[in-house]
Amino acid sequence: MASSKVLMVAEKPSIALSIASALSRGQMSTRKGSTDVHEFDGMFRGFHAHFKVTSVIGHVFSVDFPVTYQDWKVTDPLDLFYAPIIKAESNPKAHICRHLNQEARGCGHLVLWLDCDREGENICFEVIECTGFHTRDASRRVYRARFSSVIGKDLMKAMDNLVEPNRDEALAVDARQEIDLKVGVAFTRFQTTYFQGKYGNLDSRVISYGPCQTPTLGFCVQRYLQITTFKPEKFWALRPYIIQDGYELQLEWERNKLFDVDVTIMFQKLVMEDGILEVTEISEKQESKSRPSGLNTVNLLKVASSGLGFGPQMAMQLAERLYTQGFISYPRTESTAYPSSFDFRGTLALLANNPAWANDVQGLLNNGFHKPQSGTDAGDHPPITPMLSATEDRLGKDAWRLYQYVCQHFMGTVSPDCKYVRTNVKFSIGGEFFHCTGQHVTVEGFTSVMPWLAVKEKNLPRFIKGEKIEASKVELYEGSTAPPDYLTESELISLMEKNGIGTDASIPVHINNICERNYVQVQAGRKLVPTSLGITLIRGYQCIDPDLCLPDIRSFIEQQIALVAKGQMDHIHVVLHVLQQFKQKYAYFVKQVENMDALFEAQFSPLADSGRALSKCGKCLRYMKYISMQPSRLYCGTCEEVYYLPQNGTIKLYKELSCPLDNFELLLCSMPGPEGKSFPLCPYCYNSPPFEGVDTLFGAAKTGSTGKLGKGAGMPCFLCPHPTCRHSLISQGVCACPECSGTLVLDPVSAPKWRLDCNMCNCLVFLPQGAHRISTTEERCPDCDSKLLEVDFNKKTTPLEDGATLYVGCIICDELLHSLVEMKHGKSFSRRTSSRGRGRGTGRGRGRGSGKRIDPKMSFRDF
DNA sequence: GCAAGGTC
Repeated sequence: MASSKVLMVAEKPSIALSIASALSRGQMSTRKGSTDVHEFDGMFRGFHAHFKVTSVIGHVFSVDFPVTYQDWKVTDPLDLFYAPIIKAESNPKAHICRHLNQEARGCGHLVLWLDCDREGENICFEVIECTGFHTRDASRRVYRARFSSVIGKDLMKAMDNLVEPNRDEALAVDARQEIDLKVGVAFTRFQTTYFQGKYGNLDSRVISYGPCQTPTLGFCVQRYLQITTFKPEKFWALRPYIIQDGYELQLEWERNKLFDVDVTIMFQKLVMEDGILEVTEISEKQESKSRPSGLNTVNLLKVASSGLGFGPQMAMQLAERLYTQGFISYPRTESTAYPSSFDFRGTLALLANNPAWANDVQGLLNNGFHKPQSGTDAGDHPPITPMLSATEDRLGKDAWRLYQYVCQHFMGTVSPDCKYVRTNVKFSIGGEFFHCTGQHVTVEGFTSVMPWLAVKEKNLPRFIKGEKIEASKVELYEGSTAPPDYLTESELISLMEKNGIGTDASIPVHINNICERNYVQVQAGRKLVPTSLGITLIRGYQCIDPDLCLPDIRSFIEQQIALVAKGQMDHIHVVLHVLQQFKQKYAYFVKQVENMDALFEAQFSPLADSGRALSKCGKCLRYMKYISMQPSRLYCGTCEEVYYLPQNGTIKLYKELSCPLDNFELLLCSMPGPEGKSFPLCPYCYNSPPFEGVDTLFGAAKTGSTGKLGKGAGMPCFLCPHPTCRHSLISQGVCACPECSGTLVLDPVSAPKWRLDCNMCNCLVFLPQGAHRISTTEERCPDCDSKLLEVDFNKKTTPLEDGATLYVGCIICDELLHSLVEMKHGKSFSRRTSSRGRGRGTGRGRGRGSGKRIDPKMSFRDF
């Protein structure tokens, strides 16, 4: 018999709370966890049961490639199309999977309260995976609740009508994830590597491609091209003027405009010869402007951009905050229709005490508010409405302006339509027809709370049919057709919505992406002006494969996965089929990329002409150029190699030291900010693929416990590729730091590769690599008074054998001061080879009487 | 360093 414990899981904490509150009628206890767990007792399918309601935070997992496919240098993007993919926790720190697993223990039933859309269905199966339930296990049943609002009544109804989760819909999402990942990453890696390896002033961290972001950019560039290719044409129009009731009035020509000046002049002659206008018709028409329907995300974003000047990203951040603080309802919704149970009176009442619109609200409450427009119900969340009364002081200026709009829009939806009378007066003169129109508002309706939508009053003088009026003048207007303006953000949002690019939650992300990657810039009036990079990219796709930047690419994917969702096609086959097509497109793109490159060549500077000489390449020993424009990197013109550097750091030469592993000159990278650390860096090591056995150290580097170590991804230490190496440790406190004279200590993690770490200024000093043992002596350097180091190059273990090579020198001055030490019968004899006191360069490094000699020019760096 | 989709 199944346990009578029931676990219920929602998509976000707020929904879990609503469900628990409604089903327990407030009689519940709440426990903290990765997400809150609400518990109560009640009836489940006719039995007494203990309920636990908790939630995930969106998707539990996201897809990625395995580690072996992560290295851009090693993996051919073409291989990504048929590479395996892995699902990993989206937010490992939140431990959602562990949380669900723990809560599911001892539960006999799992009820899935994920949002009722495809993504929600997919998350259902993520939850099933975490909880260890199985859809086919009769003893531990899995149920799906289908609900369209979190009102008690609807939730009860869903509880009484539990169904099974829909695997086809979930698989459709799996298909989309895999296709988006593979296509996006393959194209992005290829074009980033290709173009950044050739040009120095693209000024973007990455040259990305995506089936949503690229068509989004396409819209902006399309408008740009319309503007630049626009050929203005001259046109002419007749504009007669009359004076009526003391007002001068310009009349509009029925022919609007003509593109032939001679013909227009001919009409002008006819009109002027006549000189008298006759009123031929006066018509009045009742017009109506509809109140808005409920506010959904896309419309909020459009108004925020065009009316409030907030970009979509910012608007969503503000809305999110208003939502979590309880001022507005959930801000991500497609629906514009209110649920039938919506409490309009209650919502109006909470706005009534706000002086900003108290009169309007009172009017609505007293005179009866209108039923809103029907709108569309996408079955997700109700439209965005106010939930609490607020003041500007409480919210802050920006959040208040957005909140104010949500309130005004809500009031607008329950206000009357705006009514006005349009008057049209027609005139004839010399066989030509003209008119003028006037507008008079009879019912302000919703425009009183949304004044920016008000119909403009336009008064006309009184006319009588048949009346004859003299034309005061007949102007020959000369105009010129003008190109459209740049696309506004608001227009772009409409285009994206219309073409099914992105969702309410992801539209702001895509727009942000194309701005952040320097494909477009937002200019005054939130107009989107493509940069030369954005234009060149789109023109490039257009000349190789226009499909790549057209919105149809998204609809194609959507239409294919819809077949999976409907159970008409097998998910594996659809993925393979779609990837096959994209792989072909990819291969063709790679083959034809030179055509696109021709456009880049005309627009950007080659790497060889970019940047300034900074440090020497370890391969050809020539200077490489430092390109400070993002992504910052070094370029060796001789080897034609690019070496990426940490982004955001300032880079300079590091004491002309070279990396002992590869001979590349070391750089000092200083991270910004007061806490920003400086660390030396070898450009070659930094760009090398990870080595085997790095796991433990990789973990340490990632958690920051060895903060100064190399780049995060797979390279725990830029000088220490062999973390399993177990060289003996040097004693601490060896010598003065060359930067600040502080004490140098050995970083235990870097020990195997012989680095000293200054605990005062955070710099690192490199010691001879390849040594078996390094230790301090009691002797001090005659120049800088640091303790001298003894460096043992004997590869064998101690005790030292005969003929071992032991060097003693000063790391600070980078000189070998003693001769090698000769071992005889386990006893060492040291010989002095250098005396700095005798003058530089004389007799330095010259061993006496003990076999090998140290080259006079030799220093620690020679190791 | 890469996509798009959830949500915070």
